[in-house]
This record gives sequence, structure tokens and C-alpha cells, in this order.
Amino acid sequence: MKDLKLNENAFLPLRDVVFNTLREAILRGDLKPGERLMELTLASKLGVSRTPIREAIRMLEQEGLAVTMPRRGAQVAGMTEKDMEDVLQIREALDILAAQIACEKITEEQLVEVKAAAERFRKCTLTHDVKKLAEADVNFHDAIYNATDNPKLISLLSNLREQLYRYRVEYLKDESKYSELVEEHDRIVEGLENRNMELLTQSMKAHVEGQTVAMRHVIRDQD
Amino acid sequence: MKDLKLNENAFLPLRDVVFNTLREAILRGDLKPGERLMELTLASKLGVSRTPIREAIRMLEQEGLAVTMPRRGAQVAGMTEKDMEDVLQIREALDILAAQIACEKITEEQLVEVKAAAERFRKCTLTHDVKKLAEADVNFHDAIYNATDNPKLISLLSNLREQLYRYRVEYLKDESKYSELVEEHDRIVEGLENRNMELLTQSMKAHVEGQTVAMRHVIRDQD
DNA sequence: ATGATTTGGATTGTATACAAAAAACAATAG
DNA sequence: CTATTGTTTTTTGTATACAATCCAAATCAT
Repeated sequence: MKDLKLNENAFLPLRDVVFNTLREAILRGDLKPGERLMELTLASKLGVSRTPIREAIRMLEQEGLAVTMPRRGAQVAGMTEKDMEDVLQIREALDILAAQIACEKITEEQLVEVKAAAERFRKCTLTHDVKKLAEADVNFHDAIYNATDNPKLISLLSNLREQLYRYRVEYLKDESKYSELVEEHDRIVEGLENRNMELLTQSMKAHVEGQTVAMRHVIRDQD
Repeated sequence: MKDLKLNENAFLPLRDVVFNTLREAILRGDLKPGERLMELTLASKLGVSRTPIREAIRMLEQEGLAVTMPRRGAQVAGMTEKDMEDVLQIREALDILAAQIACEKITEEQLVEVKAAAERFRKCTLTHDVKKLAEADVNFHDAIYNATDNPKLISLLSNLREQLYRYRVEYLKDESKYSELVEEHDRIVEGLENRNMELLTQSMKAHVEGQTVAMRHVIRDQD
């Protein structure tokens, strides 16, 4: 386990601060799958008592980032290839759903935001800054999610993305796919702009399927 | 708040027992939307300390059954018509997804189970026992979910169903729709049996859309 | 009266103490 | 040397104590 340090924010209860800290540590890989989350250890590392640690663990558990066996404590949840496939399958369906809802409901303002995000993404493909690129991609999809006006769907999708996060950045390292991604984004924007549900559904489907294939590839290579 | 009593199970940690108890109380309406979940009150009602109560609340929170404002405690989450629509929209997409996956993966054994559940449902429509009927319907859909071999999808769908639960039983009280429901189930079974993805998708879509309309009706009537 | 302010009680947040279970270790018998 | 039992240590589960915050009623000034 790498050193952990509290992401301090004086206004949030400690359980939330601890939750965010652990969540990020898990996502960035500082806490590895299978690693035990021992209350006393974490408590002393983060300089708090066991109480907020325990509450944070209960929260991580429900997010799918930790698993606990009663009386044996919690561990960082592992992500097998199968798990990843399962998540991708769900995300594919919901990403398409989000696009379809957005197609009907998106406002001019929101469309502008989607376009801006697509443009930022395009620019980032030129700078070779993978971190920024990933962020731009997230923004693009979030802009579409937001247009659904369905908070439950939005939070579900962001939870799914979270679970995929560990492999996400990897697949964005393949620069040969950049132009393809930009084109896919453009087609999605076109679909939204013209309220062309058919085109939009097809292009979003192609986009997420492409990502699915790419990530599957990344996972295979790692093992 | 109606009287609460611990669903005692000596092997589970108290937090889980409390969680189940509160979850069921919320779903059956004993704890009403907006009702405060006060730690000390619940603790004394259930005869435990605040610690397991707090942990259970963190879990309910992540399930969407409770909402908490920092330093102000938790309340039972309300379900507006809008919330319900949002959940139904998601469930529709995922139910169809589940059917499509099942169509490819379902085993003979699992198919037998689906058929049996459909038959049990049909029988229940004759007895006018709404509770049993609801249970049979749950079994039918669970049998399909199980065939997806995707645990994350299964647990997501059962969480969504949970959120709809309060209105579920209501819509099953309209006996005039029973024959329609039975027919829809039959078509779904037919689709699975013949591995006819097109038919299956259509019939599942019709089925969940029908439920959506019925529930929307129920909600409107209540307000 | 009305509005600001103080103050007491209620409630949540955090730390800690103690109990119970599990894990690690050591000792002994085979 | 292995297996088994008993003992110690570690770790989780639960209760409780104390601190910080919030809320509402009472008080005070205008």
C-alpha cells in the first residue's frame, strides 16, 4: 500500500473524506485488488479513529469497490476480466439509453456544451496528454448524460465508469485510434444536433462497442 | 413509524440485521418517505447501540433508500413521480438487455425454471392472491435475470425492482390486465425457447412498457 | 408586536473501551 | 516431520463517552 493522505476538506464529515480518499486510492491503484483494508492500519495512516473508517468501508462496499466478509474485514474488490465484461455490457446498454433520451430532451445550451467537449477532446488528441484526453472524454460523455435529466441514470453511469476506470486510461494510450474516436464523437454530435435518433443510436453503439473491444484487448494484454 | 422489530439472525453482524430490518420497513411502507431516521430512536427501538444503526444507514444511503444531510441525519428517501419515471426508464433498458443476453445464454435447466415460473404466475392469476402473484412475477423475471450469468446486472435489476416495490403491488391489483400479462409472459417464453431475439426483444419491451404505463397510472391516482 | 440573539436540549460526529471472533504461533503427541 | 491442540495476538463487532453542531424556544432590544 502506498502512503495515504487525507484529502482534507473541513466541511465534510470525516467518513466522506475517508471515503473519497480510499476511493481514489483504489481507482488509481495505490490500493491493489485483494489488499486488505484493516481498520486500525487505515485509521492510524489517516490519523482518524476507526469509526469513520468503518463507515467509509460500508460505503465503498455498496459502490462495489470493496468486499467484506463478516468478521474478516474488507478487501479491495478484484476486477476479473469477466467482471469487466459484465460491467461493459451494462454500460453499453445504458450509454445508448442515455443517448436516446438526450436526443429527445437536449437543450440548445446542453448541445453547445457537448460540442465544446468534443472539440476539447479533438484538441487533446493532438497534445498527446493522455490524462487530459481521458478527462475530455469523460466531459463529453457527461455532457450527454446531463442532457437526460435523469439523475439516477447519471449516477449509475458514473458509477459504472468508475469501475472501469482502472483500465480506461490504458486504452486511450493507443494513438492510432484517435482519429477514429474523434470521428465517432462527431457522428454522435451530428445525431444529437439533427435529432436523428437512428443515426445517434447507431453511432453511440459503435462508439461504446469500439471502446469495449479496445478495453478487452488491454485486459488480455495485462494478464 | 410502526413498531420495528429485529429480524434476528444470530450469524450476521448486527449492522446487516439492522440494514435488512430497516430496508424492509421502508419497502413495506412502515417507514414513510421523508421520515427521519434518528439514530438514538432506532437504536432503542431495535435494542442495539448507535454503531450498527449508523453503518446500516450508510448502506441504505448507497441503495438509494435513505438520504442524509451531513450533521442533520438521515431520512427515508422520497419517491416522486419523476423519480419513478427515471427508475422505470432505466429498468426498461436493462430488462431488455437481460432478455437479450438470456436469449443467447440460457440453458435448458434455466428455461425450465422460467417456464415453471410463468406457469405459477398463470395459476396465481386465478386465485386472486395479489401477494402470491407479485411473488410469482418476481420469480419469473428473476429466472430470466439468472440466465444472464451477469451478477452485476442481476443485482442492479433487483435494486431497481426494490425501488419500484412500493407501487408494484398496487398495479397488480387490476385484474382486468391479468390475461394480458399471462400472454406477454408466454410470448417472452416463446422468444427464449426459439432463441428468437427479435420476438423476445419486442415482447419484453411490450411487457415492461405495459408495466410502466400501469404504474404511471397508479402513481397518478394516488396523488 | 417583530426581529435578532442567546441558551438549553436534542442529535449527529468522532474517539475510545471492551467483548468476541479469527488468525498466528507454539507446544506436544503421534 | 506432521497434525492437533492450546495459547497469545490481532482484528473486527458493539457499546458508550464526549465533543461539536443544530434547532427551537425563550429572552431581549427596538
